[in-house]
Amino acid sequence: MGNQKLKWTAEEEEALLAGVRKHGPGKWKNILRDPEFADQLASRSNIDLKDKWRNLSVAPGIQGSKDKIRTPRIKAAAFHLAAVAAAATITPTTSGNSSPVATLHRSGSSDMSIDDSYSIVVDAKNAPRYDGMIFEALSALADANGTDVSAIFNFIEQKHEVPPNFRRFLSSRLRRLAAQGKLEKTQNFYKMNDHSLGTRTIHVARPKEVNAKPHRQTNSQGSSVSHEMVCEASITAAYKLVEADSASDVARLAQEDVERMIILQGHADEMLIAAREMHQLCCQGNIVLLN
DNA sequence: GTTAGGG
DNA sequence: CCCTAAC
Repeated sequence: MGNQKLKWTAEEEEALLAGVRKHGPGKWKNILRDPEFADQLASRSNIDLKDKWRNLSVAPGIQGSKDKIRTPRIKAAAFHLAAVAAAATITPTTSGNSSPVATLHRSGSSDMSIDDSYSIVVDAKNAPRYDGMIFEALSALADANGTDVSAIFNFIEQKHEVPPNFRRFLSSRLRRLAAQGKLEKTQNFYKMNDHSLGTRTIHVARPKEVNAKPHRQTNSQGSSVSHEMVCEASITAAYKLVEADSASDVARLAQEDVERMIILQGHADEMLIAAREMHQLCCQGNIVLLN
């Protein structure tokens, strides 16, 4: 008779958020069943998770009613990271965005009873996007002797929005591409080779303001609904991160995410496979700008 | 058995 | 949180 009106602890909220990030919103029972979150949410039912998620989703929405979202200044860095990560993604109506967290763990075992495709979708699109910018820069600069990191950085940094420590990421990525033979490196200068263009050109079109009409097809309504939920959840997650009071924590999180991204870039081929799966999933009812 | 939504 | 219609 006592466990009623239990206030949600920070640990529980965190577990819920992580669970949604992994399984997607609406998979309350799966989250609850996942041993990763089972203990934190031991005293919560699937319906409780749903209610809590609904509350979290409404909280940041009490903004100006009709005005745009108040840009939280400092936290713009974190928000920006999320936006960049979301750059090439589904664009349903007006609410297109992505989760700020990247946690790609792809287990080859197919005996997993729970569906992990959600987290794959969130993460897989980072590598191709930056590769595209790199190739774009090299193509535009087109120096026969090659281009050094700084020049590449300057080009991308002006043409696109870049994360705080993009410079560091760029160096790492360039080395990787050179090691894979997708770029040619001499001294500290990089340039494209036949392999860069000939193979699977990972060119990602920028959504910009692609006002993708709902384009709902009668035969694929099930999947489109699912994606709406995904987007809503992502927005909520992004807001929650942005709304966090401690700016330092937010900055640290953003930093960590970038580090994760750098690591993830190493497995370009796996990422490509994941990207293909993402495409398969998303193009059923929504538009995906991925080539 | 689960989930979304209203109470 | 509980209740309930809908899947």
